[in-house]
Amino acid sequence: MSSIQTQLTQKFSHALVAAFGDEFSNTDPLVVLASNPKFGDYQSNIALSLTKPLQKNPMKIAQEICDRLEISNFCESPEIAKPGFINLTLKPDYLATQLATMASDRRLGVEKVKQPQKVIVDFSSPNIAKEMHVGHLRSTIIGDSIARILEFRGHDVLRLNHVGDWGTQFGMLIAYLRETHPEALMTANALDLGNLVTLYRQAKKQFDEDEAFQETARQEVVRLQSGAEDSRHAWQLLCEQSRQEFQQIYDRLDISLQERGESFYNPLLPGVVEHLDSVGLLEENEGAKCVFLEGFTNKEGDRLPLIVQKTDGGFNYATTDLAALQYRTGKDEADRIIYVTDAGQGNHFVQVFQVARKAKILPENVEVVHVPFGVVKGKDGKKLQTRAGDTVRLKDLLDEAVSRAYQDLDKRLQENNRTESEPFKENVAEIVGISAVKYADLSQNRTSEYIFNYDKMLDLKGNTVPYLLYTYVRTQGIGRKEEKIGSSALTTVEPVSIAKISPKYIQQQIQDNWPTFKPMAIASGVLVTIIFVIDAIVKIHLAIHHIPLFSQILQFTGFSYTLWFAFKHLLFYKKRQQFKQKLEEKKREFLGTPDTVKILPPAGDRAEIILQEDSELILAKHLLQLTDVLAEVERDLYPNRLCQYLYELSQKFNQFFENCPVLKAEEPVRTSRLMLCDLTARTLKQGLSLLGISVLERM
RNA sequence: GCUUCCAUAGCUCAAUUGGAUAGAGCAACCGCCUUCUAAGCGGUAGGUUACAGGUUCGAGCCCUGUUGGAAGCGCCA
Repeated sequence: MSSIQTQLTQKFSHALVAAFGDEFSNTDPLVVLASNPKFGDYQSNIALSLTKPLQKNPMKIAQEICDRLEISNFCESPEIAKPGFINLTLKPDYLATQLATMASDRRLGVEKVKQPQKVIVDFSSPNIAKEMHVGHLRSTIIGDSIARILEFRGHDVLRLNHVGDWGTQFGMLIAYLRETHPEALMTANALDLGNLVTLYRQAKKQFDEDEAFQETARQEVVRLQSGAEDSRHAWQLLCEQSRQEFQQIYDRLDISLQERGESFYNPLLPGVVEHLDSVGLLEENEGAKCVFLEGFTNKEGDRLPLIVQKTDGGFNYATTDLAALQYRTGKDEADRIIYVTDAGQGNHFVQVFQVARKAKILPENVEVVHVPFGVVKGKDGKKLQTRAGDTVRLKDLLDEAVSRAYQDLDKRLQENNRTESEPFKENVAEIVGISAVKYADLSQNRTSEYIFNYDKMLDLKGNTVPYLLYTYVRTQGIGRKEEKIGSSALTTVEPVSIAKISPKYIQQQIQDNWPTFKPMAIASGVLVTIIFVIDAIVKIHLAIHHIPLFSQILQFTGFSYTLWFAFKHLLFYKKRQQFKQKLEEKKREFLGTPDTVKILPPAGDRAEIILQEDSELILAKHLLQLTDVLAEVERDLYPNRLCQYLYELSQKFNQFFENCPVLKAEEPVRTSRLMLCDLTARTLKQGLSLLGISVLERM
């Protein structure tokens, strides 16, 4: 199902070419949503921008385009406004058919991309031996959402956790533990992570103050990097312990990630430096090996270096990033690499990408993107921290959100004289709390700094998760009531009757479940082979034909067998039924049981969607924009656009809900409205799941 | 000193490759519950888009400068 905007753009392209020639075949017709509802639904601004190249009056250009525009199937006749805008209004009939198509598709009309890319999303990246804190919040949440959206669009996404598990701080920590807590280096989980963090601080303090200890720490790094057995073992213990701790947070946030820390690239570092040398980029400066950068200068105007190997032979994180790029473009065969880190690292990435391009580590056809985000600040506008001035632990932050959500819910239940079970309340609070933190983050333009405020994110009004969840609950409320009444047009509809499966449906299924169908493809191959074999046998048979009587005997045998088979298996009604049933079972086994989501039957059998009231039309038009919004987020990586879409969808649904009674309406409007509710619910659920947020049936 | 990012209503934020009258929510004020969860809906008010120029049919968005804020800048990551 191609989006309305795409279809209009194509029609405009054709009209442009028809009016002004082939050289305009690549000109974007600038079809966008209307800036104001009074102008219609969509508008094209192309006439204005062609004024100069065509040396014509924009009104005239617009007229010439409109004369050649073939959109009468889905639009009212276009209107040309003052300076040269072309305004379009969609026909309600067309909206209804589009909605029906969307409703019959379990992907809600969102097609998978035609050319899937291998995409790496590098996000979260906490440090071993430290706890996850607010600093990791945005990367983790934004990165996960971006990954989910790209996956949904059909890309092959590799989610990488570039954890800080290597470098001087480990020498320091291990050296310190050797002196103070040797048992922690021998046995697993001898210390909990909280203690580890304290010890890390103490180690750092000693490192800064005590020169002798600095030397010990450095030697420890050398031991570790050269692979000394005991150091390595200690390091592994520390990593494992942190890993368990991180996993608790990831589980709670429902985030999956593949760990590939800095240490992973360690063996590749010398090779990177050699490579830089071999392509002539490497220069030695004051004992350090550097690559000089373009566009970066110091006070005196000299070019700045990117240091890839320190005087003491150690490597920098820039080197690790270069090695990672090399591995990701080489071994992982990535087409697009996305780094979700704070905006402060912008310069670093520009530098690394520049060097990587020059050194051909990064081929032309691979896109690298830094997805920056602003810092999390407290209400006071300063960096978020505890009263004591420490960084806020992620765990505490989530606990606080959930606990506030719980209190809020409890208070509301009392006010409304509702009684709910404890597990119900806990579940609602957990989902609302965690989702609120996620949504508050995702709904802001990530480039700006972000003021963290529990009250705002848990507010029931405005662009917040409780508002969206409540809207979903409303859709489900209608559904529940409907089931009680028991005459639902929706619930009585067979969830995709197997008998009615269309070729298109099957094609879609195959696309969606390729791994499942792979054996099928292999089977087809085998079948083709068998046919060839049979062909050969037939040829042999023909040859046999020349032998007297032999062929007659064969024919007779075959004919008798066919008769017997038909008699036994096909002629009797009962047998036929059983056969059909078995076939049905096989089909079901093969295609899987239909989704639990109420899926409407394919075109032809479905109830009609009727759009009469303003709020129905507004809701319908908004529902149909899902594809465009997702395509936009896929391209620009701004999840707040999706949030905005879902928020507006909720607003429009709530307006519809106020203005249009659903269950009390007469048929066929009643069914039509039920279908709008169902579609809204599914769109909200899908949209939220792409933000890493799950819905609630009741709250 | 240099580089990058940011500056929109009292507050928190939107504004789709430059498009028509810059939109929401909060806070304030005024309405709407015998009716599918009022955790909702409607309305009023609130703006020289930090400032000054420029580019063009057209600028919150692009360019230059100024002011204010944040981050980074040779051997930490």
